[in-house]
Amino acid sequence: MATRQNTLRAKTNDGAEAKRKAARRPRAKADGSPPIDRRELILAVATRRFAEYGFEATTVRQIADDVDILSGSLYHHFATKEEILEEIVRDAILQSRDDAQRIAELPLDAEQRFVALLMTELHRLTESQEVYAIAFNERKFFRRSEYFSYLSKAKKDAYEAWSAVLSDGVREGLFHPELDIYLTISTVIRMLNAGADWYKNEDGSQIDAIANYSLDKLLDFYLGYVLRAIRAPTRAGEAIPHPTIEL
Amino acid sequence: MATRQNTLRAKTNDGAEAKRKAARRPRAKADGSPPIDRRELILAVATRRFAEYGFEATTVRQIADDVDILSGSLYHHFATKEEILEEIVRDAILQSRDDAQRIAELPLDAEQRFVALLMTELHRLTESQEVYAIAFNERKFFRRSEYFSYLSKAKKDAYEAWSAVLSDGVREGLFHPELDIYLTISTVIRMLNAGADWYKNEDGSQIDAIANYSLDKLLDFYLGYVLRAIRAPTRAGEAIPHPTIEL
DNA sequence: GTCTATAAAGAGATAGAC
DNA sequence: GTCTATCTCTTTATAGAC
Repeated sequence: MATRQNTLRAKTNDGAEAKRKAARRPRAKADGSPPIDRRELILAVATRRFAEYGFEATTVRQIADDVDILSGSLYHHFATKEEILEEIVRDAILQSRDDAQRIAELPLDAEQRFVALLMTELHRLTESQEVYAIAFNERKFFRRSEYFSYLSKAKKDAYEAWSAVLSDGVREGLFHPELDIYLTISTVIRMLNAGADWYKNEDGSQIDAIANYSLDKLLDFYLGYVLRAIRAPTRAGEAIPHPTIEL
Repeated sequence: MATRQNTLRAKTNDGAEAKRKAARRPRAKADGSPPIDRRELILAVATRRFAEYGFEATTVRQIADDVDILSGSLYHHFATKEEILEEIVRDAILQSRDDAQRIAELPLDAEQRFVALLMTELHRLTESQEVYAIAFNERKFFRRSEYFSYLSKAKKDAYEAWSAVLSDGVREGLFHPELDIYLTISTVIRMLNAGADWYKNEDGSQIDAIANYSLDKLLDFYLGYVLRAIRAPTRAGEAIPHPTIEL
């Protein structure tokens, strides 16, 4: 495995984007058959496996079994197991970064932008929870691999956007003057990931008290939780907004 | 792999506790040589590996290399790779449960007990961060394995203790009357795990803003964060306690 | 696009000499 | 308690027939 990882590390990722575009576009089908091609199916089952068992613990055979082909046939669609992983998480991570950067630039006050960041992130997280869980759980793997470094970079850029919004809020007097921005963001991001994980996988744990939660209720919970924690003391009494998730 | 897992699943864990006691007690050494025996060394390097790369991604050969013996020799000390994992996380998980149950019974008001729970957990987490990170990251693995079910059970018991304290707080009027206990606990537990991970592994991420945080500051941060979120609205103005971690 | 067949390496684990 | 040697199975990945 070490050998193969080194090979990957040496690989460059330049020009990969163009190649991907061509490879991923589902061929226009003239007939009325479902648009899900083989490649998409493989990605779907791999996503489930990676989310549940982790990338390294999942074997290509398991993936192949799930789509009822032999493991060797997978390599007609993907060059390596790593490429499957990349295909799964790439768009989600880049999109999440784009969201954050776009929202950070909106002509709104810092708290409104922060609420928008939180809403959007939670929306994406629950919409594609498995994908984001993989992106989160394999973060150390990405960090070790040069091939995946652009994903770590994208995550960093998203962090910078969140950071700018929080800084603005402190400057504007909306947030606590001694707010620890770094701790706040890392805490919130991980809280949302964990929350979405729990939301989508309900009874994964042995804990019994499983009530019925709507996504809006989850949003309310986190919003109240976070805003009460970061607002300036003078604003302690202000109401917590209750937006509904609807992008 | 599936084969081996099935074998494990079939195994029972009864009477293992007594066996462990004998096996783990470091032999009394008459000479003045360091008390760290081979077995402890193996556990130490395995802990580092499991925390960094995950249990399944770590090979017994890597562990053996780290202690400069051959992989086969590991099996003089441990019957299986799983046994190494168990040895690493068992005491921490059981101790954490014992802590929680003991604190939940203390003759203090609910907020004081909650603060104690939080302090103690954070203390343990930072003291043995790698161990707790493994326990947390491999939770799905534990849940799938009958052999490890007693660990999932212990975690559930700890949850019940936290839950009792929060319920008391709601009943006593100290905490928000509509506090969602389940969400709060799972959020706080994961937040602490993530925080301790970050605290011990500082620049694991690409994010640059690494200041110097003391453990007490970290505790302050989380305590303020959580208490502001869960306290009854009428208590919004009350000061956040600033205990120092010193068990 | 999938199959058969297989290579090449690595995995966890064991037996017995020392 | 470690080594030598090895077993057995699994892993990722490839080559070429269909």
